[in-house]
Amino acid sequence: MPEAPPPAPTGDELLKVLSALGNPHRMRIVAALTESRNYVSALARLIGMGRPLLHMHLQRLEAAGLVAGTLEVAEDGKTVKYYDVTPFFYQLTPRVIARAAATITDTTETDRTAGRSAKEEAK
Amino acid sequence: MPEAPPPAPTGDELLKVLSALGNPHRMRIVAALTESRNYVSALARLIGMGRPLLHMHLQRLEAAGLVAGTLEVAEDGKTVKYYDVTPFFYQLTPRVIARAAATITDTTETDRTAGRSAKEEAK
DNA sequence: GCCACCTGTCAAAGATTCCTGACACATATC
DNA sequence: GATATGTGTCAGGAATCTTTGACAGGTGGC
Repeated sequence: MPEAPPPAPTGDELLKVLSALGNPHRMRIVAALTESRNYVSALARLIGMGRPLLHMHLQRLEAAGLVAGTLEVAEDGKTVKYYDVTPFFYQLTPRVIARAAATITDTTETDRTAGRSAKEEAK
Repeated sequence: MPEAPPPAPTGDELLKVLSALGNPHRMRIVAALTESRNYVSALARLIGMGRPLLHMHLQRLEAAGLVAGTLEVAEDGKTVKYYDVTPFFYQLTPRVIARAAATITDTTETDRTAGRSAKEEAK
Protein backbone atom coordinates (compact mmCIF):
# COMPACT_ATOMS: atom_id res chain seq x y z
CA MET A 1 0.00 0.00 0.00
CA PRO A 2 1.21 3.53 -0.72
CA GLU A 3 2.39 5.86 1.99
CA ALA A 4 -0.07 8.26 3.55
CA PRO A 5 -0.33 11.42 1.42
CA PRO A 6 0.63 14.86 2.79
CA PRO A 7 -2.15 15.61 5.28
CA ALA A 8 -2.30 19.37 4.73
CA PRO A 9 -3.43 20.39 8.22
CA THR A 10 -6.00 23.09 8.78
CA GLY A 11 -4.93 26.42 10.14
CA ASP A 12 -6.52 25.89 13.50
CA GLU A 13 -5.04 22.45 13.88
CA LEU A 14 -1.55 23.53 12.96
CA LEU A 15 -1.90 26.54 15.18
CA LYS A 16 -2.74 24.40 18.18
CA VAL A 17 0.12 22.02 17.46
CA LEU A 18 2.71 24.74 17.01
CA SER A 19 1.72 26.76 20.02
CA ALA A 20 1.58 23.58 22.08
CA LEU A 21 5.06 22.51 21.04
CA GLY A 22 6.48 25.99 21.26
CA ASN A 23 7.14 25.78 24.96
CA PRO A 24 10.19 24.31 26.66
CA HIS A 25 8.23 22.45 29.31
CA ARG A 26 5.84 20.88 26.90
CA MET A 27 8.72 19.92 24.67
CA ARG A 28 10.37 18.17 27.57
CA ILE A 29 7.12 16.46 28.45
CA VAL A 30 6.81 15.07 24.94
CA ALA A 31 10.44 14.02 25.14
CA ALA A 32 9.92 12.20 28.42
CA LEU A 33 6.81 10.45 27.16
CA THR A 34 8.57 9.48 23.94
CA GLU A 35 11.02 7.47 25.99
CA SER A 36 8.29 5.72 27.89
CA ARG A 37 4.67 6.20 28.78
CA ASN A 38 4.06 7.33 32.30
CA TYR A 39 1.40 8.54 34.67
CA VAL A 40 0.98 12.09 35.86
CA SER A 41 2.44 11.99 39.35
CA ALA A 42 5.49 9.98 38.33
CA LEU A 43 6.07 12.24 35.36
CA ALA A 44 5.80 15.27 37.60
CA ARG A 45 8.52 13.91 39.87
CA LEU A 46 10.62 12.90 36.88
CA ILE A 47 10.81 16.30 35.28
CA GLY A 48 10.46 18.20 38.53
CA MET A 49 7.30 20.22 38.21
CA GLY A 50 4.10 20.63 40.17
CA ARG A 51 1.15 18.39 39.40
CA PRO A 52 -1.30 21.20 38.67
CA LEU A 53 1.12 22.68 36.18
CA LEU A 54 1.89 19.39 34.52
CA HIS A 55 -1.80 18.64 34.36
CA MET A 56 -2.43 21.86 32.47
CA HIS A 57 0.40 21.30 30.03
CA LEU A 58 -0.76 17.78 29.35
CA GLN A 59 -4.20 19.07 28.55
CA ARG A 60 -2.80 21.54 26.09
CA LEU A 61 -0.81 18.80 24.40
CA GLU A 62 -3.77 16.47 24.38
CA ALA A 63 -5.99 19.17 22.90
CA ALA A 64 -3.48 19.47 20.09
CA GLY A 65 -3.60 15.73 19.60
CA LEU A 66 0.04 15.20 20.44
CA VAL A 67 -0.44 12.96 23.45
CA ALA A 68 -3.28 10.81 24.72
CA GLY A 69 -4.22 9.99 28.28
CA THR A 70 -6.00 6.91 29.57
CA LEU A 71 -7.34 6.33 33.00
CA GLU A 72 -6.26 2.85 33.97
CA VAL A 73 -6.64 0.70 37.06
CA ALA A 74 -3.42 -0.87 38.29
CA GLU A 75 -3.22 -4.38 39.72
CA ASP A 76 -3.62 -3.13 43.24
CA GLY A 77 -6.77 -1.22 42.36
CA LYS A 78 -5.20 2.21 42.30
CA THR A 79 -6.55 4.46 39.58
CA VAL A 80 -3.75 5.87 37.47
CA LYS A 81 -3.75 8.07 34.40
CA TYR A 82 -1.21 7.10 31.81
CA TYR A 83 -0.13 9.30 28.96
CA ASP A 84 1.30 8.23 25.61
CA VAL A 85 2.65 10.31 22.76
CA THR A 86 0.68 10.15 19.56
CA PRO A 87 2.88 9.27 16.55
CA PHE A 88 2.35 12.65 14.93
CA PHE A 89 4.11 13.94 11.85
CA TYR A 90 4.03 17.47 10.48
CA GLN A 91 6.09 19.16 7.83
CA LEU A 92 6.79 22.84 8.11
CA THR A 93 7.43 24.75 4.91
CA PRO A 94 6.32 28.15 3.65
CA ARG A 95 3.74 26.50 1.42
CA VAL A 96 2.23 24.46 4.20
CA ILE A 97 1.98 27.54 6.36
CA ALA A 98 0.45 29.54 3.53
CA ARG A 99 -2.17 26.91 2.89
CA ALA A 100 -2.99 26.54 6.56
CA ALA A 101 -3.18 30.29 7.11
CA ALA A 102 -6.04 30.47 4.65
CA THR A 103 -8.20 28.28 6.86
CA ILE A 104 -7.93 30.03 10.17
CA THR A 105 -11.22 30.67 11.91
CA ASP A 106 -10.89 34.02 13.57
CA THR A 107 -10.42 32.96 17.15
CA THR A 108 -11.81 36.30 18.18
CA GLU A 109 -15.48 35.93 18.89
CA THR A 110 -15.77 32.22 18.25
CA ASP A 111 -17.36 29.35 20.14
CA ARG A 112 -17.79 31.06 23.43
CA THR A 113 -20.22 28.71 25.08
CA ALA A 114 -19.40 25.80 22.78
CA GLY A 115 -22.42 23.74 21.90
CA ARG A 116 -24.89 26.55 21.30
CA SER A 117 -27.02 26.65 18.16
CA ALA A 118 -24.58 29.12 16.66
CA LYS A 119 -26.90 32.06 16.50
CA GLU A 120 -24.52 34.88 17.28
CA GLU A 121 -24.15 36.57 13.93
CA ALA A 122 -26.32 39.41 15.15
CA LYS A 123 -23.31 41.48 15.98
CA MET B 1 24.44 14.67 -5.23
CA PRO B 2 22.41 13.22 -2.36
CA GLU B 3 19.65 15.15 -0.65
CA ALA B 4 20.46 17.23 2.39
CA PRO B 5 20.56 15.01 5.51
CA PRO B 6 18.04 15.39 8.36
CA PRO B 7 19.06 18.72 9.98
CA ALA B 8 18.14 17.82 13.57
CA PRO B 9 17.51 21.34 14.89
CA THR B 10 18.66 22.40 18.33
CA GLY B 11 16.09 22.90 21.05
CA ASP B 12 16.44 26.64 21.12
CA GLU B 13 16.17 26.93 17.39
CA LEU B 14 13.10 24.74 17.12
CA LEU B 15 11.59 26.55 20.05
CA LYS B 16 11.97 29.89 18.34
CA VAL B 17 10.54 28.55 15.10
CA LEU B 18 7.55 26.92 16.70
CA SER B 19 6.61 29.81 18.94
CA ALA B 20 7.08 32.17 16.01
CA LEU B 21 4.81 30.16 13.75
CA GLY B 22 2.31 29.42 16.50
CA ASN B 23 0.48 32.69 16.03
CA PRO B 24 -2.31 33.46 13.57
CA HIS B 25 -0.93 36.82 12.56
CA ARG B 26 2.55 35.59 11.92
CA MET B 27 1.17 32.65 10.00
CA ARG B 28 -0.70 35.04 7.78
CA ILE B 29 2.39 37.17 7.35
CA VAL B 30 4.39 34.18 6.16
CA ALA B 31 1.51 33.28 3.87
CA ALA B 32 1.42 36.75 2.36
CA LEU B 33 5.16 36.84 1.85
CA THR B 34 5.11 33.39 0.31
CA GLU B 35 2.92 34.72 -2.45
CA SER B 36 5.22 37.64 -3.07
CA ARG B 37 7.88 39.61 -1.31
CA ASN B 38 6.78 42.95 -0.02
CA TYR B 39 7.85 45.89 2.05
CA VAL B 40 6.61 46.68 5.51
CA SER B 41 4.13 49.49 4.91
CA ALA B 42 2.50 47.79 1.93
CA LEU B 43 2.27 44.52 3.83
CA ALA B 44 0.71 46.31 6.74
CA ARG B 45 -2.03 47.70 4.52
CA LEU B 46 -2.45 44.35 2.78
CA ILE B 47 -3.19 42.36 5.90
CA GLY B 48 -4.67 45.27 7.80
CA MET B 49 -2.50 45.75 10.84
CA GLY B 50 -0.54 48.60 12.36
CA ARG B 51 3.05 49.12 11.33
CA PRO B 52 4.49 48.91 14.84
CA LEU B 53 2.76 45.59 15.33
CA LEU B 54 3.81 44.18 11.99
CA HIS B 55 7.31 45.34 12.64
CA MET B 56 7.42 43.40 15.86
CA HIS B 57 6.04 40.23 14.31
CA LEU B 58 8.49 40.45 11.44
CA GLN B 59 11.33 40.70 13.89
CA ARG B 60 10.15 37.60 15.68
CA LEU B 61 9.95 35.74 12.37
CA GLU B 62 13.34 37.00 11.29
CA ALA B 63 14.88 36.03 14.62
CA ALA B 64 13.60 32.53 14.00
CA GLY B 65 15.16 32.59 10.55
CA LEU B 66 11.86 32.22 8.74
CA VAL B 67 11.96 35.48 6.83
CA ALA B 68 14.70 37.88 5.85
CA GLY B 69 14.53 41.62 5.40
CA THR B 70 16.68 43.80 3.19
CA LEU B 71 16.80 47.52 3.13
CA GLU B 72 16.71 48.57 -0.49
CA VAL B 73 16.65 51.86 -2.31
CA ALA B 74 13.91 52.14 -4.91
CA GLU B 75 14.38 53.91 -8.26
CA ASP B 76 13.04 57.15 -6.90
CA GLY B 77 15.48 57.12 -4.04
CA LYS B 78 12.98 56.05 -1.35
CA THR B 79 14.41 53.66 1.19
CA VAL B 80 12.24 50.59 1.45
CA LYS B 81 12.58 47.43 3.48
CA TYR B 82 11.62 44.29 1.64
CA TYR B 83 10.95 40.97 3.30
CA ASP B 84 11.25 37.52 1.78
CA VAL B 85 10.41 34.14 3.23
CA THR B 86 13.31 31.82 3.82
CA PRO B 87 12.79 28.40 2.21
CA PHE B 88 12.69 26.64 5.56
CA PHE B 89 11.83 23.02 6.13
CA TYR B 90 11.19 21.32 9.46
CA GLN B 91 9.79 17.91 10.30
CA LEU B 92 7.83 17.50 13.49
CA THR B 93 7.79 14.07 15.06
CA PRO B 94 8.06 12.83 18.64
CA ARG B 95 11.67 11.82 18.03
CA VAL B 96 12.66 15.18 16.65
CA ILE B 97 11.07 16.89 19.61
CA ALA B 98 12.74 14.53 22.04
CA ARG B 99 16.15 15.14 20.53
CA ALA B 100 15.66 18.88 20.48
CA ALA B 101 14.36 18.98 24.03
CA ALA B 102 17.67 17.62 25.23
CA THR B 103 19.50 20.70 23.98
CA ILE B 104 17.47 23.46 25.51
CA THR B 105 19.48 26.12 27.28
CA ASP B 106 17.47 27.07 30.30
CA THR B 107 16.12 30.41 29.21
CA THR B 108 15.83 31.31 32.87
CA GLU B 109 18.92 33.17 33.94
CA THR B 110 20.58 33.41 30.54
CA ASP B 111 22.16 36.25 28.63
CA ARG B 112 20.75 39.08 30.64
CA THR B 113 23.15 41.75 29.55
CA ALA B 114 24.34 39.81 26.54
CA GLY B 115 28.01 40.26 25.90
CA ARG B 116 29.35 39.79 29.43
CA SER B 117 32.26 37.50 30.13
CA ALA B 118 29.92 34.82 31.35
CA LYS B 119 31.00 34.80 34.96
CA GLU B 120 27.72 34.00 36.63
CA GLU B 121 28.19 30.40 37.66
CA ALA B 122 28.59 31.49 41.27
CA LYS B 123 24.98 30.79 41.99
C1' DG C 1 -8.70 5.42 62.05
C1' DC C 2 -4.50 7.06 59.86
C1' DC C 3 -0.99 7.32 56.36
C1' DA C 4 0.58 7.04 51.60
C1' DC C 5 -0.42 7.34 47.01
C1' DC C 6 -3.36 8.53 43.16
C1' DT C 7 -6.76 11.81 40.76
C1' DG C 8 -8.76 16.30 39.77
C1' DT C 9 -10.00 21.58 40.22
C1' DC C 10 -9.85 26.48 41.86
C1' DA C 11 -8.35 31.15 42.69
C1' DA C 12 -4.89 34.50 42.82
C1' DA C 13 -0.38 36.04 41.77
C1' DG C 14 3.56 36.61 38.19
C1' DA C 15 5.40 36.92 33.60
C1' DT C 16 4.85 37.43 28.76
C1' DT C 17 2.98 38.60 24.82
C1' DC C 18 0.21 41.56 22.06
C1' DC C 19 -1.41 45.96 20.54
C1' DT C 20 -1.96 51.04 19.98
C1' DG C 21 -0.92 55.93 19.58
C1' DA C 22 2.74 59.21 19.39
C1' DC C 23 7.14 60.44 18.22
C1' DA C 24 11.59 61.21 15.35
C1' DC C 25 13.84 60.99 10.94
C1' DA C 26 14.59 60.48 6.00
C1' DT C 27 13.37 61.56 0.60
C1' DA C 28 10.43 63.08 -3.41
C1' DT C 29 6.83 66.01 -5.17
C1' DC C 30 3.87 70.16 -5.33
C1' DG D 1 7.62 75.02 3.28
C1' DA D 2 3.82 71.63 3.31
C1' DT D 3 2.40 66.99 2.12
C1' DA D 4 2.82 62.13 1.26
C1' DT D 5 5.41 57.89 1.74
C1' DG D 6 8.92 55.36 3.61
C1' DT D 7 11.81 53.88 8.01
C1' DG D 8 12.26 52.91 13.03
C1' DT D 9 11.36 53.17 18.29
C1' DC D 10 9.15 53.93 22.80
C1' DA D 11 5.83 53.88 26.68
C1' DG D 12 1.75 52.08 28.62
C1' DG D 13 -2.29 49.34 28.88
C1' DA D 14 -4.90 45.08 27.52
C1' DA D 15 -5.04 40.35 27.01
C1' DT D 16 -2.85 35.74 27.74
C1' DC D 17 -0.02 32.43 29.41
C1' DT D 18 2.45 30.31 33.47
C1' DT D 19 2.88 28.97 38.02
C1' DT D 20 1.80 27.97 42.79
C1' DG D 21 -0.61 26.56 47.01
C1' DA D 22 -4.78 24.73 48.90
C1' DC D 23 -8.55 21.92 48.58
C1' DA D 24 -11.67 17.74 47.65
C1' DG D 25 -12.08 13.39 46.62
C1' DG D 26 -10.63 8.13 45.72
C1' DT D 27 -8.16 3.22 47.12
C1' DG D 28 -4.91 0.09 49.73
C1' DG D 29 -2.32 -1.30 53.77
C1' DC D 30 -0.87 -0.97 58.78
